[in-house]
Amino acid sequence: MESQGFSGEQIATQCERRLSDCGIRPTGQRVRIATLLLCAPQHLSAEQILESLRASGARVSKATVYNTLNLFAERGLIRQLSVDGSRAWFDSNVDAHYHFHDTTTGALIDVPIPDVEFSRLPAPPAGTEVAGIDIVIRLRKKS
Amino acid sequence: MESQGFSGEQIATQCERRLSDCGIRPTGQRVRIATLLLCAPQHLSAEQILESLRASGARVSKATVYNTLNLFAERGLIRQLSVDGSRAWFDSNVDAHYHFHDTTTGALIDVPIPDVEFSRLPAPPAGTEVAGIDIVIRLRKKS
DNA sequence: TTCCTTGCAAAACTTTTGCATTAAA
DNA sequence: TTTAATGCAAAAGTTTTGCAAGGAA
Repeated sequence: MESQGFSGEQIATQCERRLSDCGIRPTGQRVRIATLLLCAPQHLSAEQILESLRASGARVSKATVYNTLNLFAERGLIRQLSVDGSRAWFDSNVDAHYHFHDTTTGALIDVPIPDVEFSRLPAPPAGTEVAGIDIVIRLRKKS
Repeated sequence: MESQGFSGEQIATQCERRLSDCGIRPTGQRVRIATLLLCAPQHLSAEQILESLRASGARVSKATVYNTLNLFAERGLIRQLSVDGSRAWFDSNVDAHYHFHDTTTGALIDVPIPDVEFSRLPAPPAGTEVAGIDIVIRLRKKS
């Protein structure tokens, strides 16, 4: 769960700073959730986060996980994805990018922006402008 | 709810034939749901379909609506969309196409295939192939 | 103290399932 | 008659909410 030689404690401190920068009070639970989610680009469900935190001994409620994820998403710290109807996925990579969705395994894989190029896009309807483009490339096992 | 001068009854008959062609027994409820959904390209939720049928006097259960929509989707008669996390939308247009999603009104608008052109796409990961591409262009009110 | 956050339980919502009843072939 | 579809209620899964208790400033 660590990266580039930083200790878990140092990552937690970095996360605290990121929360503060977003105007979010860095409470214990929020820092735990942020540390889990922001340590690397990844896609997690609320349930996975809850389980992971409890497995590591933390006392967290479902309500707090959802409240926190919604707060983070609102402040642009994470992104909520709708790739299958079953549940929400929270993406710690908020840079613009697209996704592969492996329909066999359920896995989500980031597709960097430069890997997709449009030579034509429709004009938005009158009175509207484009707020963003979501692309999901569905994958199946090669036959 | 009618189009091109066809009566409701004629449309229902056409729908019956389409169901039979897909190997689906054209029961009363199924024909009603198909008639509602297939009379024009549109995006409806299960709840909207249930309400609409009941408003027109039909006796239908929630279970049947869901079972029927899942059956139709499985047989390729309609397509299930995941555009917001809140619920599933059922699209009666099964030809390949993309979507505008108006985040202000919640409306879904079809984007025909020729309106989008790629000059670059990522190669699918080894062992997989592309099963389909979903694009949602999010719209907001022009500022 | 005052305000915000948390946990718990319950509620709200969407979707699925079990089972007795009904309709279709 | 035989099989499959329907309705109802209940269950299951995800997400939200109300409220009392706890923590931060």
